[in-house]
Amino acid sequence: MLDAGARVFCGEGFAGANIDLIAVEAGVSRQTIYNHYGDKDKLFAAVVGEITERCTARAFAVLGTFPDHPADLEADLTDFAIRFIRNCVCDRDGKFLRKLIHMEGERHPELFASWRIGGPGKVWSALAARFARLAFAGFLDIDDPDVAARQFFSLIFTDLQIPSMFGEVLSDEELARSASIAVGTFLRAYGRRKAGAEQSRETALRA
Amino acid sequence: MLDAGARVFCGEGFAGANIDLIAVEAGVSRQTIYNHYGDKDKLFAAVVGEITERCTARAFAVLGTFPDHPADLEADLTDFAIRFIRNCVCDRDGKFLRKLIHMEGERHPELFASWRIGGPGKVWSALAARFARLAFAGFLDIDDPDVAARQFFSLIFTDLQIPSMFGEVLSDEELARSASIAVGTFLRAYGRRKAGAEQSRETALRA
DNA sequence: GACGAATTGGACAAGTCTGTCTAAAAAAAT
DNA sequence: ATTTTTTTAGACAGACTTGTCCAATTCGTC
Repeated sequence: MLDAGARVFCGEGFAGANIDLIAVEAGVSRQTIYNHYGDKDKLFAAVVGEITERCTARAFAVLGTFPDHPADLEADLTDFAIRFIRNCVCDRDGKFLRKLIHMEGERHPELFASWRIGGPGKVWSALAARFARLAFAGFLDIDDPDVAARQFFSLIFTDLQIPSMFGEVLSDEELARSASIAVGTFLRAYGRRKAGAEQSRETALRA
Repeated sequence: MLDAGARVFCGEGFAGANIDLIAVEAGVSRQTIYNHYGDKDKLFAAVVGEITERCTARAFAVLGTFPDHPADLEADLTDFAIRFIRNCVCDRDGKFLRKLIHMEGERHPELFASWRIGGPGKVWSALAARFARLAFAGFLDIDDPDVAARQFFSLIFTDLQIPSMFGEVLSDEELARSASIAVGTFLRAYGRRKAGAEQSRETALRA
């Protein structure tokens, strides 16, 4: 029911969404929707709330797989990036949420306020904590972990943003290549570079 | 007229946009709109075309101010980033276009096809050429200029994406700080690192 | 001033959508 | 098996939009 709402709202926008269509897609009668949610606005709010919740839950689940003790830093970070993109950013909920925010974020910012503080706010700060730990353990050289976390996310999303806007499906290969390039650059910026010997080893490995 | 269309389409989405409202905002009668553009779809196409054209034109204008012979690489790149963001990404047209693509890109991809090849396609490849020149001149250490160009854009947009989605206006200070952080990371990844002496000079400057 | 073209305001039909109402049917609970 | 709750199908009023038509008016130009 909320699922059908998400599909239709996302496809047609709030104004263009047709409650009859949502009812059909959900396999219930229109009246049932009105019984449950009252009116279109409340249904929309419920849809946004549901997706927000699922999205942040999933993001934290994936955060739990962060490589705190990496064997191969670059490979492990790349795998993590792929998991994150697949499950939180380019999955259906992630696309829905991004699109809904773009469409209605300016008109109904209050609907997305909880996403803003509970989503990016908390996820990035949690990711920053993981990066800080890696830096402390000597795997990375980071000044500001919060900045690094935001940039990590931005880099791994670089080449997927435009295809995602047009609803194109991304193959595993594209995704892996994109993640690998992004992590490569991330490590060029934040890879350990302190001691001379250590650095040359790093550089050799990277090349 | 197209301007009023842009405002309304962008605010309400294609389905929610009201032609009467566009007419009022444009200061003409509804009939005049129908005389000029035929119907709602054609008006929308005209609006998208207009904005696309203005956007890419501006992007190339700003590209002309790229620091080919930088006195202070970091400062010059930061200024360039600020110009680019201000005039091409966070200006009214840029925001409109991004929003329209998110809202209607999946339903009417053909409308944005010319943007896709003429906009990001050409702009990034032109930006890549500039970076390649900087690398050739010894200012940067870049493997793939196209990747560097895309990542440069991605980095300078990192902290502005979310505020921009909610229609928030960005102060010059926020913008400058964001650009400075982004260029700092970009140079950590792509700054010259070949010769030992040269590199230490770079590192000293950067610190 | 006069003439042709463009613009205007308003009326209009046809269609869509929301939200309500009702009586019948189905499901759940006792 | 009976009662209570929920769901369903359909009709319906009210509102809103699009796109068309038309007579009156304004504008630009000669």
